[in-house]
Amino acid sequence: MATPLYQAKAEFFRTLGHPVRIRVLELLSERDHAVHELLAAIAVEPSNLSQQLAVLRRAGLVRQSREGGQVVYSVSVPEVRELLVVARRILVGVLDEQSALKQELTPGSAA
Amino acid sequence: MATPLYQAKAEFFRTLGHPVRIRVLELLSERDHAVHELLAAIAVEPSNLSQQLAVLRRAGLVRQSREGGQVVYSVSVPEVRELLVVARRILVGVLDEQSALKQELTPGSAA
DNA sequence: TCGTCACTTGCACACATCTTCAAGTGCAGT
DNA sequence: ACTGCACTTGAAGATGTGTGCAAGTGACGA
Repeated sequence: MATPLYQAKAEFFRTLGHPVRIRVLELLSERDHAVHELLAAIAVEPSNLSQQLAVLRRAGLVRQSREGGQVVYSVSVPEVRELLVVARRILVGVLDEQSALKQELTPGSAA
Repeated sequence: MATPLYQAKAEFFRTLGHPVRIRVLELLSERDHAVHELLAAIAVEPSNLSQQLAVLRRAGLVRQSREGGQVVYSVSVPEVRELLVVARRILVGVLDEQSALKQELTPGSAA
């Protein structure tokens, strides 16, 4: 066990820390997608998408398979969907708190 | 809403993508800790810890409060604990798969 | 076999993050 | 007021990531 668990965890979260990679995981957790489909949905250069897919592959989160002329990706760990849901919940909570705080400061409240 | 949700999500995950920050959140999700307590548990320079705490604060995940001579931190979003649990589950799954794959390749299996 | 589509890889530059040092703030005791 | 502890901040150098271009691979149809 060369890497302690908390370091593996950090690495794992870093893997998720990129907009394109998040989008890909969101799309793949709905259904499998060929690269050109992802490409149509995400608005990023092919080479860039490919790089991000490689990152996800290395992390073991997605799986690649050739089907005729195209390459199809699928999530290899179904719980990812759950993680994204929890993350959204937290995020919404945090953003709410922040905007509430902002409202507390912004208006000309002298009371 | 200048930032689309998937970008905010990516940012959020990047915030978690550091060993020290993960450790801090793990410790704080058990109970509140003063900085010197974290310092005793984590093995990192004070200034470095402070930097990482600042990152967590900016992200709205932890809260700071002065108590006498010391500064106490607490998680401001309880769901973080849940997120860490799900993350561990995924991580263990992925690592299992990877080591299984390794065993499939490593031994002198000619069959 | 040739061209084309679907992807991937290597590389180089720009940009962000991490780490540490040095200096600064705030509180408590003397 | 002064000293010391607890912590934070700023800044700089090293390191890591992201991006786009150019080139490469593989499958398919003409």
